Amino acid sequence: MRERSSRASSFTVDVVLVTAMRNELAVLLTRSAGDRERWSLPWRFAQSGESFDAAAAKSGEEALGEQPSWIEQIAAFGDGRRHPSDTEVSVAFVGLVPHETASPRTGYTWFPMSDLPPISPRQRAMVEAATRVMQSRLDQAPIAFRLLPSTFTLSDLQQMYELLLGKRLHKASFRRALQAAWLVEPTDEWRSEGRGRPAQLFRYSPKKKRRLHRGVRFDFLYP
Amino acid sequence: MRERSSRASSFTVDVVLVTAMRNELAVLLTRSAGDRERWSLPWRFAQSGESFDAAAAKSGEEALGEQPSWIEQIAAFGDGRRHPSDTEVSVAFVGLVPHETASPRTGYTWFPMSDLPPISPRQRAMVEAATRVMQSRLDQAPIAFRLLPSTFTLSDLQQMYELLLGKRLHKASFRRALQAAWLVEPTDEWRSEGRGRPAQLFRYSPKKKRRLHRGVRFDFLYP
DNA sequence: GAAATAGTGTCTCTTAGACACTATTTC
DNA sequence: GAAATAGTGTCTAAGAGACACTATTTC
Repeated sequence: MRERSSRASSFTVDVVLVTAMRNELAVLLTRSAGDRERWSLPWRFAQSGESFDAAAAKSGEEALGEQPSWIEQIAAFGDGRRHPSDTEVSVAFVGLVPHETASPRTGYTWFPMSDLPPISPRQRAMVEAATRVMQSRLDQAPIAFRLLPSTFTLSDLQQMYELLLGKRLHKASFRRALQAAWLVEPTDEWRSEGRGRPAQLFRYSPKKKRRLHRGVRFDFLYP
Repeated sequence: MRERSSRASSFTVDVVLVTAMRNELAVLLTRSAGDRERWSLPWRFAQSGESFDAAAAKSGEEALGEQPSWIEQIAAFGDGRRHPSDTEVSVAFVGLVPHETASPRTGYTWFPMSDLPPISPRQRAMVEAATRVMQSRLDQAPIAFRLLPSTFTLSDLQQMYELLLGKRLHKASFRRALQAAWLVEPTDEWRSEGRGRPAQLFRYSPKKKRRLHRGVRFDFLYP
């Protein structure tokens, strides 16, 4: 039987914590342990006996004081690209955080995804892979909902989808599709945002077995 | 600087090689190195300086004499589940092979996915994750085409999609959608399959920039 | 009142699926 | 001819997007 005690391993678990700030996605970085001038994703050495998911969740909690609302493994990164740990392998996770509850602990800072400071090449690849994972899961998992607080307006939700998809959506169509999917229910609260008519608040509350008889889709181009 | 020479690592690269045999998916297994009574996915110890993809492709080539037509990382598996190597971590890949060219080397055997012999729990999890990855990528990557030989009939293609989706598709709709996607082109060959009218052979040949303005999809159910 | 935002009704055009048909082979 | 498979034309119903409208707020 192998040793299962808790010792440092030769690989790391990294987490790409993502939130939405002012109509753009942001990533949480901290000062790199090795070189305090450089920034880094939160990461830790894997401990034997601890699952990757647990390690990633722990990193998230350490950075934010609470666990991300959604977490998923991206991939293992083991090419020769540099990483602050100097290990050869890192397992990367993406974690989503609603911005309202996302107050980073000291030493952690949100950076807009379009304007990150220099980070190690391996972690740069993780951030890029994280955005691809989020986009590809967008219609299969409640990504947008996990970036929003527990109650939100339909305009909030639509803006989040527009941000994640990178394109404008049609308001009436968006609401029709949402209604057909039985994913949200109205609360009896309304939010007034300064000017304009107040909007009703909704909560994520997936109700029905989706019927889900769509045809085939050929949404690819590359060999 | 770390050592980058080629030495055995403390983790493995495993590959779930998949093909389609007689209307069901099949996985390639070999006798386990440790216990010749048990079966196992092809795997190898990771070598420093060699990328995961290269290691997985090499495993595939070793088993089949040629590289899989499509390969993608599934995930790193690092829970406590048992693996023939007794390492704590394995990086799993899924590789697709057209059945016509898939003649396994000695010691390797195709098993129908619905009736696998006992394999280690970690590798069992890899096989299950592989099917999920294939299904979720089905409309974003040419999964079905990579399981078919270089030329195929439209009925072949539809049957492959039906197998991967686990449901019947409408013939006319399928062909209309395929035509709109500009993914195949006809050859001047026809195949007679015994009784019935011969079918024209097509080849995968993605042509156009997809226009790709679909609306939002809420195809999920779980929180 | 104007401006801004929320929310809805209706039209049209596209498309998925149903149905039915024609076409070409083996038996 | 019957049976089997390939391939297509047409109708219909559902859905996406455009457009225009109503509703409710702040200024």
